[in-house]
Amino acid sequence: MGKPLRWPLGCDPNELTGQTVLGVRRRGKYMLLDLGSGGLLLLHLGMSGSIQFGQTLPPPGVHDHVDLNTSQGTLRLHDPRRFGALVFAPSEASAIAQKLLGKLGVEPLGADFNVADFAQGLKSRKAAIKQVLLSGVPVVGVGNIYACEALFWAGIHPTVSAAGLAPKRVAKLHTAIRDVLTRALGHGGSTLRNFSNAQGQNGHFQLQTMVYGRAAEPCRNCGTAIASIRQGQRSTFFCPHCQKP
DNA sequence: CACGGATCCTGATGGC
DNA sequence: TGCCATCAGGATCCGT
Repeated sequence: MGKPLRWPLGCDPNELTGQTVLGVRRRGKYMLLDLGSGGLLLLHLGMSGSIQFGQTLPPPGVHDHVDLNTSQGTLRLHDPRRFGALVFAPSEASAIAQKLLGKLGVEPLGADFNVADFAQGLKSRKAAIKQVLLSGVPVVGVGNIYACEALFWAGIHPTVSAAGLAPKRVAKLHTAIRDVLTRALGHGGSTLRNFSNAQGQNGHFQLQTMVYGRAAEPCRNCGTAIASIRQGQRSTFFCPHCQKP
């Protein structure tokens, strides 16, 4: 099928034949399929990827790159931009698995994401808090939309240094990250254009963002025009009045 | 170790 | 209508 993704699979596809998928986990934005051999498949959707699962799927299109056929149905990986990846790792301890997963921060909705460790993790980061949130360390899972939204709810200006945040503000940000992600999950996730879940349904969190994608529109809290800047080649949206340096 | 910039790729969009 | 520039949900790599 389609063109290669971000990285090669890392094994002969025939080696996957007959393997059992014991279960599916997630780490950061990687999906992990545990195989009976002890190996695992790491699946990442990048920016434009999506998966589809079904008994009978339509013939693959140009951007359908992988069909993983199982006794339960076919898992299809669709990714126009090909920033995504499907990588085989012989074990979780293998070099490739460690390279991709080894340095990831804690899960934002897990018990390990506590204020004390979060504050400690930010202390060594002089960079802008927005960029630190995107970096996957000390916490994973916070993408561009949620970084912008969480900073709004915490009242924190995106350009301030992570290391310089007062403890009280770190605590507020910690709460905001969990709240924003929890709410977004409740709404089925975000979408700009063509995000969809494995059943083809769209998320609709974008319809209620406070700042993301709202440049020049009035802040839903104070009416001030939402500002848009670029940080590390990414767009940042914030309210100049509600978010303090 | 940490930072900032470049980079991978295609599609949608808007200006001329 | 066509052409071109810009921008997009991510994260790695490399030079400093």
